[in-house]
Order: sequence, then structure tokens, then C-alpha cells
Amino acid sequence: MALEKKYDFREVEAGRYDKWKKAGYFTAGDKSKQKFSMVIPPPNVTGKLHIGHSIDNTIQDITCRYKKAKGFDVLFLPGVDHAGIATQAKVDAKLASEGTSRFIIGREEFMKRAYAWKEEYTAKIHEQWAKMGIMVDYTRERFTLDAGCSKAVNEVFVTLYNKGLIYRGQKIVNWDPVMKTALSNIEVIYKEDDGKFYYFKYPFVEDPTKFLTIATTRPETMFGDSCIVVNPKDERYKDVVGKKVINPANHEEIPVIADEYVDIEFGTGAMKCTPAHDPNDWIIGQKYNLPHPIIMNVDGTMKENCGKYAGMDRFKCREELLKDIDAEGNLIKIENIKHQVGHSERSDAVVEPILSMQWFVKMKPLAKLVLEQQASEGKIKFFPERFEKVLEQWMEKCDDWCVSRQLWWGHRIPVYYHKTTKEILVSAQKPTDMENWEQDEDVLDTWFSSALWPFETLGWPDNTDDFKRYYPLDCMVTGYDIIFFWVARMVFQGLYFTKKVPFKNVIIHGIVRDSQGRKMSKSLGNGIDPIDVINNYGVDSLRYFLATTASPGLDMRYSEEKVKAANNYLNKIWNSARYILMNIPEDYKAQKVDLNKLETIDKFILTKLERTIKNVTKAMDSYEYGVASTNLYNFVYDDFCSFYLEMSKVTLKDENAYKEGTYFALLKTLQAIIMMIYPFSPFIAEEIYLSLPEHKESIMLESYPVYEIEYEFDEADRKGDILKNIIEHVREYKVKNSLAPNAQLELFIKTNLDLKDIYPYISRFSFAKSLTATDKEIEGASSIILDNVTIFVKDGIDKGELKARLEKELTQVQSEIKRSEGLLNNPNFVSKAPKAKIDLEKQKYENYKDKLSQILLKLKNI
RNA sequence: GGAUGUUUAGCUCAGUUGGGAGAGCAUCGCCUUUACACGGCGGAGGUCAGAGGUUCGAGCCCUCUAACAUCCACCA
Repeated sequence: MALEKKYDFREVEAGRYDKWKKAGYFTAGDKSKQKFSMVIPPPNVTGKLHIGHSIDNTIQDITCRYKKAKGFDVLFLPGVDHAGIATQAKVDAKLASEGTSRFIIGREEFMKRAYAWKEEYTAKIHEQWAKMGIMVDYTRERFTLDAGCSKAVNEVFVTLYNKGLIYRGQKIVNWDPVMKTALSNIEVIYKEDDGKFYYFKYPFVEDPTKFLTIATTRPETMFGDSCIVVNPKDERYKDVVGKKVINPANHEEIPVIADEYVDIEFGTGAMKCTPAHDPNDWIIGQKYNLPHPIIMNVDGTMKENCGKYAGMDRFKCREELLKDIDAEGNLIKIENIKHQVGHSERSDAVVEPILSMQWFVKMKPLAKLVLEQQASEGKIKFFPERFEKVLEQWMEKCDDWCVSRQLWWGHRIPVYYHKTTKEILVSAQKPTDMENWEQDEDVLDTWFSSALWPFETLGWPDNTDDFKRYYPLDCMVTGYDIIFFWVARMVFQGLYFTKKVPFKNVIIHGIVRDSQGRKMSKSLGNGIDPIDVINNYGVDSLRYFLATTASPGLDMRYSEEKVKAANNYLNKIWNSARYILMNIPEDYKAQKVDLNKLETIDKFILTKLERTIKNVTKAMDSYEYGVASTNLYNFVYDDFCSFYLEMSKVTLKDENAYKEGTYFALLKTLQAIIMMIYPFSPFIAEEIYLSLPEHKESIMLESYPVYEIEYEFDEADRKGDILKNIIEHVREYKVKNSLAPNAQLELFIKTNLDLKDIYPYISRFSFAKSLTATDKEIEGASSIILDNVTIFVKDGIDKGELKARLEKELTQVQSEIKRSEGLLNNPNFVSKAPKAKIDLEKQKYENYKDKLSQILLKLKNI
């Protein structure tokens, strides 16, 4: 079957994905094979996928397609994430735009709306997966809120609770006043903001003319002050410990106490202590059993215990309070500072540390599991390796994980409170007398369920066939930005609940930045939509670009030029296939070839091919897709297209050549190239594959080429390299001597090697008029000396003729230089012409000078 | 404050057992040659951040320095 002249990605890609999908090629389950399993990191159902998902999915799909071609039963399990806080924010915003809110429509109606949202975006995600061409097994698709996942979540929660690894407690948490929920520590993004440091007088009760100077960045929290703390070793404050001062915000008397925690060097050395609104103050408060009034509401407004500021927004309160304290003469100064301020990852609101009753996962014992595993033989291997350290360091110092969220969209916490006895029931099943109970209002952190993804998707907690066969996963692909959020938590939950690592290998990739190296963001509007790229250049080019541009674990810049370059490369492969199919017989059938009878040139390409297969396979096996593609690329361009295909033109015209062997070599090489490019760019690979003689129904059923030593021929390899070398030097000779590329030469070869079999190729590619073996120097000829071979060249061109031509060129260039000099020395031109024009002329002048010296050199050499 | 990464051609980046300095794009010259002008052939362009060290030999290993980036932790 002949290929079209041009590689048109639109035609190549159209309809292909559906065919694969319908044929069932994506479905795992061939028990006769060894398994290879992987899950997709479930994308959030909040919006369309971005290029970060594309790189993730490309690497995953390359891995899966490669493993399938290597003969594995590959499971690539898809699914989506309910993304609690993110999705709820979107649905809330949509409700708001309709003039309503979840509080108006109620929990049940809200859930309906959220599910509708989920359906809409899941459909979009499916479209994008199809566009990307990923071979996910749709028969096993999951959703983090589906019945199975919910069962797993309840099981995990109840078990951890019963083992004392989940507890409910009052602690300082990060509060998002916009989403009105607690957050975990890693959902807080610290940014450097311009802030102010306010210095206040806290007058002594016994003598209000004297005071302590206290600095704070958050004056509104002064309503929650319960004491002043100084360091017991601080000489300045020796006498004030035990005395009382007046809080200038609410005029209440609070004691001065001493504690080592206070840094003598920092600020004034005296610190106000607000136990309910600062994690460190909380620890001091607990130590001294201090009162800990909460002074803020869930929406960031001040509580009734803040006097006239009650109901005021926290920042408004700060402003007003400042004025009032100043009016009373208790404001000393305001200093501008830059400091790190925590923002909510989702809403960007300034996070408020606040005392709150929440559910926590106790991290120490779980972290220990991970650290022990990573110190053992069976540790999870990261690619690149250095990310293992990132995981370990985080596990060593992570705090307890706040898992309750004051949201509606998510897994409801499986805890029930008895209406009358106040008894607490933690249970995977609802109590039978539900009317007497109230379920905890909160839902769990999204990552609580994501952490179970590698096993809950396979049927756990039931011991299903899939779980038995496909768990643990062979590999996990994700970005480094998500190691803490996700990878770490999958590891400890997996270890705790399945007693096995959830996956053996973790492949870490960087993020895709814009062409200037900036992070892509909505506010900058610099995002690259993968769908646009696919529409312009095809998904095969996008995938090739994403998989081969970056080194593992490093960020990459999006580059349209490189996507184009990928497209050109694929076009090159396409055309090489086209050439081969045009040159083999219409009714070609593979048959046994006599390896001994193969032409040298055919042996040569087979040899290079085998080495390429070896190198590419090695790189693919260690997930080094950039290395693999470079190996293949060099082979395709240098050995295959530039050299071998050109040489084959000679063989195919030669009556006496062993053409069966050439057909064999051409097809074997082509098929191997197609198979090696296939994981990267499966659509074009399939199209070409289906044009080959005796192909299977789809390239998805074909196997990966394997290295076979019988196709390595050392002597042919050497001869091929000599041939290449000779041709290159003859070409260079022509350029240096101002000869046309197709100038006819008389060549003589002097060598101890037997090179007769490659003479025809030398002749053809150096446009030799004649080619003669010789064992002595040739008079009057130039010589090209190579290792083991000397070529004598009679270029047939009269020296006088060459000289005349060069002299003519010389005259032309000299006159150009004269013209240029005249122009550049003309004061009118220099002062009046546009700068660009002048620069251009200067440039031309330089070029002419260069050319002049080259011509002079050549004339000298005659 | 702690940790990690980066620094190679004009630009963006490869370079994994230490022995050839490379690719894409850009640039210059020649070429419409029946696979491909989304092309072919050839050229120019690099004290591989800097300084030391190990080695017969260092872009690659060790030490220090500088710049940039990222992550973690943060003191009111």
C-alpha cells in the first residue's frame, strides 16, 4: 500500500483512537503474560486538562505502549478525582453567578449540582485523553467518590481510628476564611508580602506611665492576648516578670511571664502571647494553662469578644484598632517589613491560624514505616534518584495531618454522635437507628482518598482478582510538585494497609514552562493549551516533543520550534517509508535470506540497526526516553536516511545484486524504526505499519524489536564507515576547490584493503568519471589521505579554467567592495540613511571582505 | 536558616561506566537530485560559570567560590 506524498497528521490521526479502543487493545487481562500495571494520577474534575497533564500522560503512555510491545499484559487504569475544595469552589462560584448559594439550596441539591459538574468535566477529560492517544483501560475506570472508593475510605478511617492513628482534637490549624474550612499545612502557600510591624505600648497596671514595647504584625489578634512573655535570662526584663500590663486593644490586664522560647535578640525581646491564634503561642498557652479566647469567626470577621469591632472584617478591624490605639497614645511606631504570609492554595485568601476542633492523622508511626521501607532492600526507586531524599526529608519532619474539611463535596467523615448520650460511634456502616444519631458534618481532605488510589482502584479492601494480579503497581509517573501531596501519602497508606509498597518505581518529571521560562498561570495568561498544539502540529509531534525535550526531573520550556522539528522528523520517517514501499515489489513476501550473500551495504545497516536496538532498549528500560529518542534519531538521520537509503539506490539498480537481501534489510530496518518510534508517536507509526507487507491488524499487536547478534557484521560495519569517510572527503574536496557537487572526477584508490564491493557506491556518490585501483602514486593528481586509504583525484578541470573563473569572481567582489566603501565613506549616506540600512551595508562589506580573502586563498593554492 | 538543582555554540537544551564536544532553531555557501525543500550537501560558531585538586587523560569525580532557580522551615 503506497503512502501519500506528504505526512498529514490530520489524516493519520483521524479515527484511529476509536478503532484501537473498540478493538479492545486497551483492555488488560491476558493472564498468559507477565503483568505491568500503572494508574493514571486522577485529574481534578475542575476544568480542562493543561500541558502538565499532557507531559504526565505522554510519559505514562510511552511506558505502557513500550511494555505492551515487549510482551506484557499492561494495565493502565484511568480515573478522575473529585477534588473537594477545588470543585466546591467552582460549583459555589457557579451558584453565586445564578444568584443563589449552597446554603440556600441545601446539601442534597448541592450534591446534585456538583455531580452534574463532575459528569460534564469527566466527559471533557475523556475527550482530551482520546486526543492524547493514551491507552487507558476504560473498562476499569474509577472515580474517587464512587462506591468502591468510598468503602475503602471508610475502612481506612475506621481502622486508623481504632488503632489510635486518627484522633479528634483542638489544635491550631490553617484556616481559609474564604472557603471557610481548615487546611493541611501543605495546602498553605507562603509568599513574600509587604507587611508592617506595629509597635505598641502595654502600660504597667501599677504605674501606667511605664510600659513594655510589644511588636506585632497582626494587631487584630491582640483581643486574644493572654500574657506577655519574656526570656528569663533577659536582664532588661528581670524585674517585670510577674507584674501585670494593660492590653491597649481591650484594656484588660494580662500578666508578664518568663519562658525560654522567647528570642532575646528578636524585636524588643518581649512577645505578646495569643494562644488561640498562633501555633507557638498555643504551645506556651498549654504549658502555663493560659486562657485561649478565640476572637475570630469562620469568615474572618471579629467575634463578639472584640467589643465594638465585633462583626468587622479582620483587616478592617486592624485599621480601625490602629487608629483607636494611636488616639490613646499607645502606638509607638510602624515599620515596613517584608515577610512570608501564608495563602490558601485554592482561594489565595490569607490563611488565619486558629484554634479549632478537627480530625488528624498521627504521622509519626506512619512516617516511620516509610523511612524503614526506604532504608531497606525493597525500597521504592525514584527516577531520578535524588527525589528519594525529598520524600525522606519530608517524612522526617512532617506534622500531624489535618484531614477534616468544612466542605460538602467529599467523603463524609464516618463518625456519628448520639443525640442524647453524646456517645461517639466511628463506623464504616451507618448505625441502624440513624434517627438517634448525627453524622459528623465534615468531609475528608481530597488527598485522603487519593492516597488510596493505587489499591482502592483495584478493588481493595476486597481481595479481588485485579488486586491480586495487578498490585503493587510497577510504576508511578508524576511531577515533583506533587511528591508531598500525593506520592508520600500513597506510600504510607499503601505500606500500612497492604503491607506492600504501592508501586516499585516512581518517575518524576518537571513542569512545562512558557518559552520565557515562566511558570504557566491563569493570571499571566501564558498557558499553552495542548489542544491548540495538537490542532496545529498533531499529537504525535506534541508527544515526541514532551517526552524528549526535558531531562528527567527537570523543568522544560515550551518551544514551538521544537514541536515543528518533531514534526519534520516524523515527516522524514514517513518519507523514508514511502521510498521503501515504492521500491520493493508490489507482491513482496518475506522469505529466508542467505545472510552470507547480503551486500556489504545491507550488512552495514543491519549492524547499525542491531546496535541501535540494543541502546534504545536499554534506555527505554530505565525510563530514559530522551536518551532513547536521541539514539534512534541519530540512527534514522545519519545511518539510515542520509547514508543507507542513498546507497540502496545503487544496489536496487544493479542487475547482479542480491536484491532479496536488500528488500529484507530495508523492511527489517524500517519496521524496527517504526516500532521504536511507536511508543512516542503511535499514530504515524500505526499508519506506516499498516502499509507494510504482511502486517498484523494493528501495530498494537506487534512486538518490539529485539537485539539479534546474527545481524551484526563487523567487517561490513568497518567498510561502511570507510565508504562514508571517502564520500565525505571527496565532497569536501569539491567545495574547497570550487567544484560543483556533481563535478565529474577521475578517482584512483590506493589501499591494502579489499574494497571492490563498495566501488560502485564510491563512484556514484562522488560522481566519478572513472574509478581505478592503483598501487602507486598518481602523477598530477591531488591526494586525499585517510586511514588505510588514499584517494587520488584528477578533477579534469583545467587549472587555467579554474583560475580564470576565480579571477572573474575576484573582480566582481572587488567591485562590490569598492561600491560598498564608497557608500560607507559618503558622509551624506552615513548621516542620513536609516540605521538599519547602514548596518546592513556594513554587514555586506564584511561579507565581501571575507569572500575576497577566500578567493585569494584558493588562487594561491592553484 | 536547611536542602536540592542549574550554569556547555547567538537562543533553547542533550551529553549515565572519565578518552570524538553534540542536537534543534538561527546563520553563511552550494544544490530542484524521482522518498522527503517539512529536503540534500558543506561551512562558520564553544578556554563546557570561575579557581584549585585527583588522573596518563576531566564537561563528567573531589574541594571551594559566584550567579540564578526551586523546595522545606521560619521569630512574635
